Parts: sequence; structure tokens; C-alpha cells
Amino acid sequence: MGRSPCCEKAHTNKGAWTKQEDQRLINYIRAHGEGCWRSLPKAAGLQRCGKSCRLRWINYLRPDLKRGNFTEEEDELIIKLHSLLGNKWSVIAGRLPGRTDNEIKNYWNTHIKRKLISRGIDPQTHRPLHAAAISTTNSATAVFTTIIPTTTTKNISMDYENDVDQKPNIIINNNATSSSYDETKCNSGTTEETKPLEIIPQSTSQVMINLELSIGLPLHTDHISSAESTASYNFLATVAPPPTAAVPMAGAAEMVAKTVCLCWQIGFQGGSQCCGKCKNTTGFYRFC
DNA sequence: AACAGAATCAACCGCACTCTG
DNA sequence: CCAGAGTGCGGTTGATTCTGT
Repeated sequence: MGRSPCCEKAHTNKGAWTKQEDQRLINYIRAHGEGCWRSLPKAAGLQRCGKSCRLRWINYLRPDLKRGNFTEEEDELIIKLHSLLGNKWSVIAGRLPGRTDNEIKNYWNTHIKRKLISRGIDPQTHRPLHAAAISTTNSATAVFTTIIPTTTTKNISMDYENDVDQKPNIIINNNATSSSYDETKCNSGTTEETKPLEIIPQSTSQVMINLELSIGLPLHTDHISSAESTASYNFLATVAPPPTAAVPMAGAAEMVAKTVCLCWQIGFQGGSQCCGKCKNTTGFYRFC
């Protein structure tokens, strides 16, 4: 079906944001919180499309954004997560404190791709560049099961078997249900509720690994319990890396340990369920 | 100093998904 | 169950900045 434009484009500004526009947007969100992006521009007195406001806020104006260069640990974490998730920039961004999907995507395209290529690694498949020449008769199939504590639990399977271009198929199974995750609570993805990573043999040639990949924005480290840190570390330390990735884990695990309320990061679809802790120290509300 | 090409990154576009009536 | 509205995401574009000649 055709879609109506997201907003009236005839009288909307485009291009770079001015300081005044930024301030209007900040002031409005400070007062009213995020959400209702479609009506926000009018309410805030901005001649901008709602989507543009959302992008500007999420990618640039959010107070918890970390600006500046990516660290080596962040680099490696991005590579590792990309090898597991592909171009799921928003999910990857959820694991990197203060980074946005757009920022990571740009960084990937401008830096990491080249970095991997210089290492002789295909940035798409995370396999050696000459892997295509290697026999595809390798029958080993790795099936990773990831429990994502969002509204549903999902299984992600990476199937290398019978894949012509050597790219793992990531299969997300929405049918799996989570008995432990309470949808009405905004739990960090790495709380004690998460189960330890489990390896589930499926057949002689298949191994199912529970990755415990959760989605969440980072919090400050001083909010992270040791249990959370441990759980996160377990995730990274136990996940089978792609065949070619040799990555220092300690720093990456530290990064992943910085997770936060899911309301903050992804919001609840119903909009009525909230942990009540979604106001941060700067006074901004998130999604709920 | 001037120019060209490369690199970077903010912003846009359109599709897909979810929610709601 | 269906259609439309609202929102989020990933790919792409284009303006700006950087670097080399």
C-alpha cells in the first residue's frame, strides 16, 4: 500500500540544523519528553519533519551521547557484534555506551571496513578474504541461540552450512518464549535474570549456543552490579568468535557490562508499561 | 596559495514493522 | 482481520573538512 508522507514537506526546513532549532528541540523534550515525533515539530515551533527531529535528537542532541573517537575496545566490540548480527546497527549501538546506530554505521563504513580488509578479513562475512576459494564442503554448522530479553525471546541461528557465499544465515526465531523475563519491567539485559550461556548440542555437526545477547543502552559503570558485569562478561567471553577474529575480551566485556533499562533503549510498544525509572539524571524522559 | 580527490559524518529517504481503531 | 498511522531502521546522499600535490 502506498504511504502518506511522514509530514507536510512543503513548509519544512531541510539540511543542517541551526543552534536555535537545536535549542527549541532540547527545550521541548526537556519539558515534555520524547515521543509523538509527528506532532512534536509543530508543538515545539519547529519547521522540521518529525523524523528529522527524532534523528537530530537521537544522533546528536541526546545528553548521554559520547562524542569523540572510538576506542580500540569499541572497535573490536563492533567487529565482534557485527560478525554475529550483521548490519543491525541499532542493536550494536545498544551495546556501546553513548554511541548511536548512525555513528557506528558511519564508522563501520569509513574505518572498520578498511581495517578488516587490511587484516585480510572480509567485512561482510568476517571470514578470510581468500575464504571463497576454500572448499565449501566444510560441513560444520554453528547454531547460536540468543535469548534477547525484549518483549519476546528470540533464537538466532547462524548457519554456515550450505551457504554459497560463506555468509552465515542469521535466523531469528520469534516463537521461543521467555519465562523469566517480565515484560512489564524495564530490566537491564544483563541482570541476574539472564541465564548463563548454554551450549545445546543439536546434532553431531551442530552446536547451539545461548548468546544472552540483550539489548540495552549503557549506564554508568557505577550502576552495574558485579552480577551484571559477570553475566555480560560471560556473554562475550564464551561466544564463539568468528573463525578469524582474535579479539581482546576484557575491554569489550567491560563495555558490554554497561547496560541499562530497556525502556530507555527500545521502549515498550504499548507505551503504557514502564518501570518508572526512565527519567535520567538530566531530567529527560525516555519512551515510556 | 590553489586545486583536486579522498574522507568524514549529519541528514534524508523509503521500506518495514508495530500499534490502534 | 484489515487498513492506516506512527515509528524505527538501514542504506544512501551530499555538504564539509582534510590531505596531498
